[in-house]
Amino acid sequence: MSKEITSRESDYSQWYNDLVIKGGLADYSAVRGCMVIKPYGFALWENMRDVLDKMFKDTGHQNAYFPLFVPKSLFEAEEKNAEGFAKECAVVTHYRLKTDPQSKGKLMVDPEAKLEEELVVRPTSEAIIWNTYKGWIQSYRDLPILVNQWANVVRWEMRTRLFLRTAEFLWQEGHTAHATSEEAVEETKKMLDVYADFVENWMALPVIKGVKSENERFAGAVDTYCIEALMQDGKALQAGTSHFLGQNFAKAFDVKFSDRDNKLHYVWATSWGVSTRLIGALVMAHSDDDGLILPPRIAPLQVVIVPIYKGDEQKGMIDNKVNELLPKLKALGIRVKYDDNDNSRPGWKFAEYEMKGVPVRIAIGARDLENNVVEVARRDTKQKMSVSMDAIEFYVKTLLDEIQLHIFNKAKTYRDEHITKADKWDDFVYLLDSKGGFVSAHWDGTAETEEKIKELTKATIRCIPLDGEKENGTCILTGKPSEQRVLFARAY
RNA sequence: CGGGAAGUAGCGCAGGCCGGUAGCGCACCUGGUUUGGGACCAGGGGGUCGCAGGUUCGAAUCCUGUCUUCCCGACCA
Repeated sequence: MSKEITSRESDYSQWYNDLVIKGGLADYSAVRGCMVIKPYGFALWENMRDVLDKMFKDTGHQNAYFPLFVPKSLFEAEEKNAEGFAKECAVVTHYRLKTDPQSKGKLMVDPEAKLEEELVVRPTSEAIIWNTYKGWIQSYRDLPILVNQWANVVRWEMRTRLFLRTAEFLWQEGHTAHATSEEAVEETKKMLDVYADFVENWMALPVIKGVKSENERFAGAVDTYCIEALMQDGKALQAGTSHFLGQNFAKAFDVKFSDRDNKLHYVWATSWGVSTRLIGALVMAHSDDDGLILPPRIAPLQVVIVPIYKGDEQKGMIDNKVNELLPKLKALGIRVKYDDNDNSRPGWKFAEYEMKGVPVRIAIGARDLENNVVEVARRDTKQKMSVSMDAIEFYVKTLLDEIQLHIFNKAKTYRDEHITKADKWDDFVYLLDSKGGFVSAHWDGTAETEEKIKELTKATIRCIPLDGEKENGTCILTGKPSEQRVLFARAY
């Protein structure tokens, strides 16, 4: 019967799990910490991927593919990066199994087949890529290199959550090489803008662009830029990162180029990525207690048509009408499905497609045919409207745009209302405990203070906003002088 | 990795203390009536009780181990 969804109020975590599972996005698997992305969830990822891929290509990037395995000696070359990821690496030590003489029908790792050098399953690909770039780069004429790869990576997390933190996840990682620092920094910021554009305009998630503090910076980066989003429970979520890597990897892998004057220089680097985690952000930011709410621009299915009929005669008449309508909708690029499956009744379908977050539902019954109208229901507001059948396709097209905008504005209003300034420690703590969201406060710029604040409140610096105004003030904890507010929040 | 909870039909659960041939609701199959917010009647099929050992004449039930999931912590995108 009912696939009941836990309400946000009663258990936010369970609500999230229910949406992912019952919305048909993903399943748990037999592998610890790993999930199965189901067709509906993967269709969503494919839509996201296609849009991003085009954006990358429009900004001059090409796709390539590098190995899943990284020899340990390469992995450890850039020390800070290696240290940062060491605790969560899966490692391949053997290359063969054999039948277990002790236990019939079972296999065991063949102790004879130990690898000379262990292979690290990539948690990220800087090492293998910079080892490769060494062979690609000799002259300034070889630069820049603008490469992206779509791949899976593995990070052996202690505690996993569907989409938000799984041991294996899908992402893209861009890795670029440049002749100058300025050019690399420009690339880093450009890709951050691409992410912000994508996440806001396609996923309808408002984000704040910023720079990470030293504590939160990517291991091996000089600067980490990020986009931060806010979830409905008031916790922040890092939606994408873009790193200026300086010459750290070039030095670790000895990648130099000769300039016009035949002088050797180390290459400047960037890397940037977004992952399937964005799907988790999407779910948590927009959805309600009835199920998912997907923004039309990336929803696998934008419109579902449900017939309501008594008897074959009515069904036939509705079929005819729908068969006229479908090509008109498709001609406008609308992803539409006619669900005339007779196994479930209309009410069941209504609930099911609401759970799956389909933006628009059209119901057509005999009464509608008589009046030349259809019932159009929008998922985001749950409003139902009776709309003339004439030019309905343009009405739907416009409505999809309106829904996209409404979802974004709603999330933005919530986000804006949850950025609060705090100038006293007591207010700071109270805001985090009661209201949640981002707390904008002064910070003395030291890692020790950030660490201390994290210990006391569980809040971290999400970012130093790029568009933040300079403003003299005093650190929320230590009272030392500060020139700019930073955003604190509890985070996923 | 520490603390708590759970795993029995596709899904949700009961049974377990007190061992004796496994049950309910939904879903599914057949037929019929239905269809504007999760339909109804009648008949029917489906489970090595997570997995592996052990105790016992006999284990879903008792014991040991192990795997997976959830929640809370520490770690992280």
